[in-house]
Amino acid sequence: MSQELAPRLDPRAIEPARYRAWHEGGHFHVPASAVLDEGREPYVIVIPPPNVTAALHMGHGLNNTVQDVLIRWRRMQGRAALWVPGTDHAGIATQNVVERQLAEEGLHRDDLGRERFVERVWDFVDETGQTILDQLKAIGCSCDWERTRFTLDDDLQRAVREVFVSLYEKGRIYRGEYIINWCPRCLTALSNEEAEGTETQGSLWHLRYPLAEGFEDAAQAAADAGAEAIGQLDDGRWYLTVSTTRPETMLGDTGVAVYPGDERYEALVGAMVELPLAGRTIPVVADRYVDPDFGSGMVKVTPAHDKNDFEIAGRTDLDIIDVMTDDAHMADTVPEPYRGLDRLDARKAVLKALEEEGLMAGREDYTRSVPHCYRCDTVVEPRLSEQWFVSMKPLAEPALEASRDGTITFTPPHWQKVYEHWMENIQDWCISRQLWWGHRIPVWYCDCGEEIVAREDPTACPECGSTELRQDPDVLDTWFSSQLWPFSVFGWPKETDDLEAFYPGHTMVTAPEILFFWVARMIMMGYEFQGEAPFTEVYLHGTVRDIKGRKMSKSLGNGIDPLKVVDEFGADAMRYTIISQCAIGTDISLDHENVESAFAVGRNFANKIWNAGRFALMSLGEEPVMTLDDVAGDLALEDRWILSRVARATAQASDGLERFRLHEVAEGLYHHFWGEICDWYLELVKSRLGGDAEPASREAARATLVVVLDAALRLLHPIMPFVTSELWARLPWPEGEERVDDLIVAEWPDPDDYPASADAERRMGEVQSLVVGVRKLRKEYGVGEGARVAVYVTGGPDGFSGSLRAQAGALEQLARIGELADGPPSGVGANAVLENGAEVFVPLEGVIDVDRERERMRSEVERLEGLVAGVQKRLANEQFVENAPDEIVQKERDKAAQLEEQVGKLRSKLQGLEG
RNA sequence: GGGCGCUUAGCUCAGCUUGGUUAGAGCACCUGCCUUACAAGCAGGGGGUCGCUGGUUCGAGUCCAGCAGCGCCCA
Repeated sequence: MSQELAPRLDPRAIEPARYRAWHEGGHFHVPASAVLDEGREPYVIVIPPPNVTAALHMGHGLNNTVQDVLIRWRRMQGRAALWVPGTDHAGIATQNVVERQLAEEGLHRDDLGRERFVERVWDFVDETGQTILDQLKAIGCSCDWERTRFTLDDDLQRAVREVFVSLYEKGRIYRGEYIINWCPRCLTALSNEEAEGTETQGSLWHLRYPLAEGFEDAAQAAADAGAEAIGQLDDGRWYLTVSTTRPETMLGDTGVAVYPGDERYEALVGAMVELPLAGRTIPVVADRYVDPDFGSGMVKVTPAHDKNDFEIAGRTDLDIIDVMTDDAHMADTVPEPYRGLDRLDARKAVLKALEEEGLMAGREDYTRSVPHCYRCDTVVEPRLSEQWFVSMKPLAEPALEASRDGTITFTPPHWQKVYEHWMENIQDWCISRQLWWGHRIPVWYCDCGEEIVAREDPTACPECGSTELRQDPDVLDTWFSSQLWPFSVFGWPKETDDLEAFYPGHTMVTAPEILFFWVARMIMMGYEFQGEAPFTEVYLHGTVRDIKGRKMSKSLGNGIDPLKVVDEFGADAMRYTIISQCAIGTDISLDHENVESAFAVGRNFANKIWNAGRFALMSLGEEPVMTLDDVAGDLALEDRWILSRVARATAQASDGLERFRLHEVAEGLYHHFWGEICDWYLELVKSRLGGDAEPASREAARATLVVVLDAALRLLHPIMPFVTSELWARLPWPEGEERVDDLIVAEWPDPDDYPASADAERRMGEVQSLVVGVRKLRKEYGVGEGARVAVYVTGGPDGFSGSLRAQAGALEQLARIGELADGPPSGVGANAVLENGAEVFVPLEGVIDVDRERERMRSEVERLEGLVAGVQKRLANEQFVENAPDEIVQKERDKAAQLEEQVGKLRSKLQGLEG
């Protein structure tokens, strides 16, 4: 069993084999029968499906490590823990990738035609679509690979079809012509969420629109009423001033609007304006959208190119003139000189022409939010277009209520407000995309005007019988299928066992960026089609950033490849490093320029675990070990102490996991393993594990060590699955004690299984402070590490010197204390007083510098006196004694007594030295 | 313009929900050690007026208000 282990952990030598063993052992797979027949309580996570074209980056590393930690923990708790993996077809992103490939061959998708293009994408996906999932295996993800899904699988297509038709039948999907966000590069509509605003420095231009002949009286009246946006040109014509950030759109203006009842402009409502450059006249209208206090209180209206203007036009009957092509060039609806110009060139041309005509009133700097395509970053064009929409308000109601009544909780909690605010102001969702890759919209049109929305592809028009049906050419927004993921992965709309067993799920682990895109919509769909939320806990983790706080990204070149990290330092090292930074609401920052230092914590810890395990396994040897019950009578102080610490570590880990405080779990276990097990317990039991140790003591130590190591490896397994499993597999086990075949399914520890002992913790604490105190004194006087010293201990609580004596071996081991003597010391030496009042003296004749010792003790006295003064001040305050809770006051009194005793003894020692 | 969050050691961050230990961790730094598990280690050490100003309280890193700086979301 305990063949020689390498003195250094070599992750490459253990991780792949371990993963294969788990997989082949069937530990990742959970059948529905586990829940339906065996009655095990399910715990379900569905993966945020990565894009099928994606390669694993650090963001995935974080997201999936968190999920794996939670799944492994719940699996150990005995839950039917299911983690469903899969990928998303990612409409625009994937289509873009394949289009780029085609471009390298000098081809455009139109050259292939729709059918061949889609085939080509499928070829690509078939070839590379599994890549990212395979990469997840390298970081240890324990997904149920038998359930891998793809959002374009037949079953999932059926789910999309069912949802579309069903929502259509309920009147929640409709088609109409509205202003939508249009990406002129991707040539498709986008949802509001997909058009990301970026603060941009721009200009606000003020333009003069001459009034048509015959409205001079109205102009005069307005001017008399105090309208500042009105004046006269050199030729005597009156003009109105309007402001815009996008002058090129003026060619599509069909009106000028003022606030209804705005006294300044009342006379002008109904007047006609000569639209410059365009050779059209347009009316002045009144509409409540206009803010009379903003700017001049008068706005130009371009209904085909602005959402608000479109709504004004609807209310005031203005014409709608589309002046741009789908690729954001000026259309044939504008005068000849501007036709075909790109929108930015058109802007320059328009400004120049207005300048020349004396119609430019000025320009000022203006910062505004410009929407960009979230996939290609092109500036999005608001555009009038006929698209399919989902009416969201009714769907949002239960999803909003679920947050308000606590059915769904958010971690960190402040996202709850963000979510509710979005839900309260929800807008209809444009779901059609002018792409070829995706779920085709299940609507067919007949020449007779009939619109057929059907679950099965129709062969003939139900109205006129025609077989000449045209299916809508568009596909659905990718998120339309992703939003069904929590139930579509289980076969819905079929009523499957999986669905019954695993819906609803439990925890959604993702990034805040897709709270609206995805999380909110999943919740709405869960209520609409299942009657309940798809999960109850939403855990939103941070973003992975580089050392400068910038988000890691391909374009910045500041990313870290998780697979390289795994290759160099191991998956355990990467996982621990990530999780140890995973405090609630905090981003993860990693130094991309010094990857070794970035992952040093994890690598060092994994290696420490390995070496402690290696040492323990070698020391334990091959002989049978006893149970803790067998050796109960022989347990030493350090045994009882470490068992008590195990109980505490176990309780803390469980509590932290329950509350998603992964960073606390990681750090707590680190401290338990390294600071308690390695630094103290292993050092203390070394001598007892040797062949010449007293047998009963040796067996007690061996039994305890096995229990302690077993617990630690179990607790650490969710975070660092590989090194823990490797060691656990080699751990000797008491005969007859049940043992599962792999740590991955070992039971999660229960604190009640380990005897807590306040007495052992207190007494061990005293031993530790003696050891640390003596080490400090030795260090202070440069007593070599190998040299033994005698230590005199006086005073302290009852039994203190007794328990020290029982630890003689340990004291020798830990602080090279060769001789432990009672009673008053004699001669020259170093002095200290422990917190428990015990006086410590280390005779250091010949080594010690008496002046230095005095100085050292004086500063220690000073430090303690400062503390005493603080406590005394508090106790002298009557208000404090009166108002503070008794236990707090008592605590302060105890503290004062303890500090005073300490400082008193130290001071008298000091006097002795000085006298 | 509206909303949210952050500011604690050289760096990255815990601690604040529920006010009361001598404010912690990792990394980095300094000193001494290749001590038979581990130099990816061991032992010891330095380093913080908890952004600023007020308030509440017997007591504030923690609660409240204002200010400053930084960041995010929405329009």
